[in-house]
Formats: sequence, structure tokens, C-alpha cells
Amino acid sequence: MFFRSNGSTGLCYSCPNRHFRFCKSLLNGSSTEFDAQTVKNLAVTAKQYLYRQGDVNQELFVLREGWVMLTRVSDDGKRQVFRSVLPGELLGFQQHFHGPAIYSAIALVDSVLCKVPNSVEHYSAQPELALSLAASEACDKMLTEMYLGNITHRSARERIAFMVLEIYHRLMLRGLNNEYTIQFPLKQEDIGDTLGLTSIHVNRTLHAFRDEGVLQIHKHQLTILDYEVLYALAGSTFKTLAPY
Amino acid sequence: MFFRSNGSTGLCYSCPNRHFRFCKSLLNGSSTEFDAQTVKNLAVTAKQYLYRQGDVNQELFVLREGWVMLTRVSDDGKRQVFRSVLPGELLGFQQHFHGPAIYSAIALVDSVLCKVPNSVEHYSAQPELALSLAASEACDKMLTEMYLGNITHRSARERIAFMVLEIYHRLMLRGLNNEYTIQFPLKQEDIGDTLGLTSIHVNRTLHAFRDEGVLQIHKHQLTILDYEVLYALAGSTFKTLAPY
DNA sequence: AAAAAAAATTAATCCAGGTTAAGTTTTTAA
DNA sequence: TTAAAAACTTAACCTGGATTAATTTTTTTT
Repeated sequence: MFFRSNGSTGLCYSCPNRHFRFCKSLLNGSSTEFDAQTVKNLAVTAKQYLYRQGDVNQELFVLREGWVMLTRVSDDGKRQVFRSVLPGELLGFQQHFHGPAIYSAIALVDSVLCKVPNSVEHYSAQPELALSLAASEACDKMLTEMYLGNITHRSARERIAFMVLEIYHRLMLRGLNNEYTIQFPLKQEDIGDTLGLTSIHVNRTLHAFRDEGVLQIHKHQLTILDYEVLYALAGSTFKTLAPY
Repeated sequence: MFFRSNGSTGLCYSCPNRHFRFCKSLLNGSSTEFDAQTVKNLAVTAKQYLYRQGDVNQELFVLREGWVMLTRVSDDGKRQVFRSVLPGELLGFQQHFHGPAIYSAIALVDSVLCKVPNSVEHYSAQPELALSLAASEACDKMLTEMYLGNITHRSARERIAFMVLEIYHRLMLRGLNNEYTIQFPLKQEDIGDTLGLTSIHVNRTLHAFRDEGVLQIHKHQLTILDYEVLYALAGSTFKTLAPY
């Protein structure tokens, strides 16, 4: 089990995410020990929606543990997967606090979220928090831009290599890897809907990667067998992203 | 001439952008009349780079008038155009204040920018400003996500229709249209590099649109001839974006 | 105004990935 | 434990947009 389970409803001081930017700002701004009065834990089970596109009045969360995926279905029934939210990352912020959500958030595995303050008053009282929020949005924006650059003009092999390395890297920063193996709850269709490929073609490509000894996905575990090959395929976009 | 030219180096009180969110926050937080001590104007000519990918120590700007395009060239020489920055929009913010820029910013027409405060101290003194920054980043993020959804799985005609309407709509919000005509400094290659199409295919598609009486680009002027057709092609993604 | 460079245009050919269809295996629910 | 549903796999065929290669028009520079 790679997802840390250190008592789902624990307080911040024992949380593995407490050093990530937004959480750090929250804790810094708190005069007393941070507790359930301010940060409320919320447990969700696999396949449960946190909110759906069109919902209003949504809240701001930090994912404490688990894996959340952001998706949007267009009128013609096509689904776009925007990204995976990993432990320590924010989800739910919108420029218009109470406008409708443009995408749905679904937990892919049992997850725990922390509901965090999200009001103009809170941010005014804690300017550093608002700046952390801006940084978090800028980070998401960059990730989305890098995916845009990855998908535009690049082959299926390159796109998948980029996506796998990007997620592997983000999990590694959190210590959520076991050597070259990670938990990987995404289905082939999810990969396809992230990268603009059909699940059939994702399947073909993953199969080729396995035959070539590059990459293997089995029972929700992904193992990188040849990092160098993936790194070369992922291209300069990944190199740019890696420091973040 | 659709780009407002009301004295390039004017102060904020006469600026057409003064009611846009970030500028409004700036002005609200200013105890005295806002002047050149705080906001410095910077004029750039067409084809001039504001900064290039890899540059460090870049500044935060609001585009006062003109048109700026954000692009990134990858190691293999392919160019990605991220988006156009239109008057009143922010550019240059990064989560790491002094990290290298991941893309270049180039003025496509003669433009005027306002250099705005961008330090932790400023944001701490003006929490509302930090929140406006977060909102601006969230807005850019959403736009990028919508482009991602547009490019993934959709045809060349649909992609171009979406892009044209999105830009038309954003200019219209600023009063920078003349009925169904806008200034449009993007080259066919720029459109291609935004949407993941070759300029040859962009040309074919634009030609078809002209033949069909849908859309026309001539001498940097774009005219929408059949809004309904474009709107239907642009799909639900555009409908979602339009309120913003 | 002429020369050079950049951008737009057109046509022919080709292929990566889509589509359709029919399995098989794995997971979930009963 | 069995049945049903979801996910994965494989193969044959097809097409939208890429590639290559000229040519023309427009813009910029001299």
C-alpha cells in the first residue's frame, strides 16, 4: 500500500502534507494549534464524486490522501480528463467563488480531503494564504499548459511517456513511489481521455511498451522498466516541468 | 483602428482597463492617486519580445493596449502557442517569482504594458491584490483547460471555430470589435501552433470557411459572416467559457 | 521602386490513429 | 458462487490531417 494511511482524521501536525505550500501557509497563519474547528476532514470512497460540473457553492479542499481525477463531459458526450489531483494539492478554487464548477471531481480510490477556509475575509486576514493560492493556480496552469504542448503535435507514444513520467515524478516528490513502481488507478480510457487518444490506441501503445520492456501496468500498479527510453520520449516539456 | 490609443502613457484613471479585476484592486489599494511611481508604462513595437523562455527575474505586467502572444519552442523545434494576451490581462506571474520563464511573450502589434508591483511585501500589504492574482491565474487556467478540451478529440473545423469565437468574445468584452469584425494579427501558422494543426491545413480550412460564407480573414481583419454556424461548431466548451 | 523575405495557397501522396466489431479477462454485485 | 457489468484485448479497414513540394501573393527592407 503506497498511499499513506496515518489515521485518516489526524490533525495537521502529523500530516505528511504539512510542508506543502498551501498547508504551510495555513499553519503559519494559525495562532493556536490547528484543529477540526478550522480544517474539517472528509472521507470519500472510491468512485464517489466530490462535486459535479455545474454544481455551485463548492468548497475548497486539500487532498490529504488518495487520488482524485478532474473530468468534464461535453454536450456531444465526449469526456475530457483534465488532470489527477495528488496528495497535498488543492482542488475546487474558482475565480468566481460561487459560480458553477466547470468540471467534476471524482475519487478514484478511497480518499481523505481537508476542507479549508475559502472566503475573502480569511484571505484578507492572511495575505500569505492568498499568495499560496495564486501559486497553486499558477502551478496547475503550468501543468495544463505542458499537457497542451505535449498533446499538440506529438505522437501517441510520446504523449503516454510524458504522462506516465509526469505522474511518477509528482508521486515521487511525495514519497509515494516504491522504486520504479507506483499505484496507478487510471483506466486506459482515462489515459485516452487525458491525451486525446482512443482507449484502443492506448491499449496498443501500452502493449508495445510492455513488449519492449519500457513500461508495465498490472493490477493498478505501474512499473517503469526503462526510464531512459521514457525520458527521451517525454521530451523537453517534461524536463521543464520536472523542477516544479 | 480598433485598438484604443488614448495616450499611451496615460495614468490609470483614464485607462479603459481600470475596471478589470486586477487593476481595480490596484487602484483600491492605493491611498493616493495612482501614478508613474507605482505603475510604469512600457511601450513595445510589433514583433518585439517582452521576455523569452528561460529568462529569469521577469516582471509582472498588465497589457494596456495591443496584443501579446505566449509561445514556447521545444527541443525538437516545434512551437506551441499557449494563448493571446488581450488588453487588461495580466502576464508574467509565476509561482516561483524569480524562476526561469517557461515561455516567451512577443508583441504582435505595437503595444503598451504597465509594470505592476510584484513582491511578497506588496501582496501582504494588499490582500485583495493577491486574491485578484489568484483569480487571474484561475481564469488563465480555465482558458487553457478549455483549449485542451477543444483540441483533444475535435476536428480542425471545430477547433478553429472555437478559437475564433473565444478570441472574438474576449475582444468584444473590451469593446474592441466593430460589429462582427476584429483586428486579428495572428498568422495561419500561429493558429496552427495553437491548435495542433499544420498551417497548410489551417489554410485549407479557412478557405473552406470563406467559400461557405462563415468566416473571412483579410489584411489582419477577421469578419464573422455566420455566427450561428461557428457557434454550433465551437460546441459546449465555448458556451461554458462565454460567461467569463 | 526594386529586391528580398515572409506568408499564403494549391495539389498529390501517405500514414498514425480512429472506427467498427468481436472477442476475453477482470471486477463487482447479487 | 454465479451472473452481470466493466475493462481490456486484438484485428481489419478507413480517413482526417500530415508531409512534401511548388507557386503566388503580400509585406518588409533597401
